[in-house]
Amino acid sequence: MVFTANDLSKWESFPKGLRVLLLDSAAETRSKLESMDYIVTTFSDESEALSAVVKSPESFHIAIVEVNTSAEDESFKYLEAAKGLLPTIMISDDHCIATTMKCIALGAVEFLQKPLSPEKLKNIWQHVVHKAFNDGGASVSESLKPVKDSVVSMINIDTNMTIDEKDPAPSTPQLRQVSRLLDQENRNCSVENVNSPTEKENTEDHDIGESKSVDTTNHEDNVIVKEENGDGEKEEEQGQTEEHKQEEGETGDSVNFNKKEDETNKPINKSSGNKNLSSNKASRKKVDWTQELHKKFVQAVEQLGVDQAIPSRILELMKVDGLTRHNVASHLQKFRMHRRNILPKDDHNHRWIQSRENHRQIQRQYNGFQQQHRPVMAYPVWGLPGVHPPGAVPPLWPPALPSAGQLPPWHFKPPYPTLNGNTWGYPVGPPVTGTFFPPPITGTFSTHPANQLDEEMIDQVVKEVISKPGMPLPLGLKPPSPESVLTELSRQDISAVPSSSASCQINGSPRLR
DNA sequence: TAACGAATAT
DNA sequence: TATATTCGTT
Repeated sequence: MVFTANDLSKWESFPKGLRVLLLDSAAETRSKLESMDYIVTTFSDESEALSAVVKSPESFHIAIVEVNTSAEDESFKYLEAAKGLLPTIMISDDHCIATTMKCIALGAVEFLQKPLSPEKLKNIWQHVVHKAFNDGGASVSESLKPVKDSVVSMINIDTNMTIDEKDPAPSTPQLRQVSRLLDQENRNCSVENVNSPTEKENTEDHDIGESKSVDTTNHEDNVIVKEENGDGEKEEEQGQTEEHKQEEGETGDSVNFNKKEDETNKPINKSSGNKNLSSNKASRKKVDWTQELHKKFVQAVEQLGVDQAIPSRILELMKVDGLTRHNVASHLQKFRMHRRNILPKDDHNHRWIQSRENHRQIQRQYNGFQQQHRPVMAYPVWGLPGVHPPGAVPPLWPPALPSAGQLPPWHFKPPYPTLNGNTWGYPVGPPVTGTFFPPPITGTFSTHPANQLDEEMIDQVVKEVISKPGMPLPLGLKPPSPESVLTELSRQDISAVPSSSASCQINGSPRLR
């Protein structure tokens, strides 16, 4: 079909002049449509209308068909046959929802109840626009091209958007909004991708290899990188920094480490894509030291021995994909600091700890424990009494059981509500759940400031421990409940133990296995 | 030079 | 506060 230049240019008065195929006996409908400046062609017979549509679909933009109450099936036949050619609006006096549904199900773009009002009719053009933009991409029928062009020009004015054939624009304001947002997002993405390599170059020197290895795909234990505020990003030199730093926005992201095996629920990947992975960008990767991850960390430290535990070795043992030595070093630093808070470096405490360890080993032999696979762990228990230097402030971390939400991710959640346990101090044995937990560290321990014990007492404790290796450490702990003792004993395949020594074992070596 | 670890920055 | 980054030291 040949169109004049005028045809192909903007349809200034759109939707006036919309060509409507009307299949309705009532003259009233026609006049209403014409009053809205639509060009109406009326048919009284379905087959007639259908043949007209089939013959030259370009002659119409939209069809309005009344449901033939005396012969519904005829209407539906027409609808089915013509829906692909023209957007078809069904109209009826029938207010039955079933009729409406049937019409829509059969392909009607809308169902309007009679009587038709200008309100109802004024928006029918939307279906035409929808078809123009959503049907067949570039192969829009000739009659719809002017519609499309017209709408495109209007959208361009409003939104300054570029619309091309490959990316059909939505026809409603709402969709345009969505489209605009998507468009912006895409633009951001591409900017990011463009910048990424450059920024990488700039920052590469420090963590070569390591930072590049961050990979959040599902490896063994992998990392989900959340990106920190770009502000943290170090630019090349102090000179030209501040400019685009803000651009990063506040995507307070961090890194999560997931076990690949079973953790089906991975709520973390909020980035809805691999943006974080692929474009490591100039953002700093923040490791989320979840309980799980920290546990691995402690196990590695445990395995190496606290003195031999260095970042690189810990990293090796942890086998967590994406974790860097720097991450580990940082965490180790914190770990040590917390230990130090509990374990002042004066001789008394060293001796005390050492003696605890000795005691534990001796006790293990004594009890015939065969757990050589489990390395020795000399980490102190949080808040252990007597380990603070006189006058020292007891450790403030972790905070004295604040609301759970404030706890660190790995915060140990003991089965005993009063137990303020924490994995920082504990050796992290594999079976954390459903087995044995240290006796509730309540009462004297948690309510009395640790620094009540002075050095003299510590010395005394040390001597006592050394001299009586078989005896429990005077930790000031309450004895465990009989249940927990029995549970633990049975877990260790110890069937019968003198009742006195049972509590000694547990008391003397909480969490030490 | 790479790794460590304390200090410092974010 | 937690974690990252820097920087002097080994």
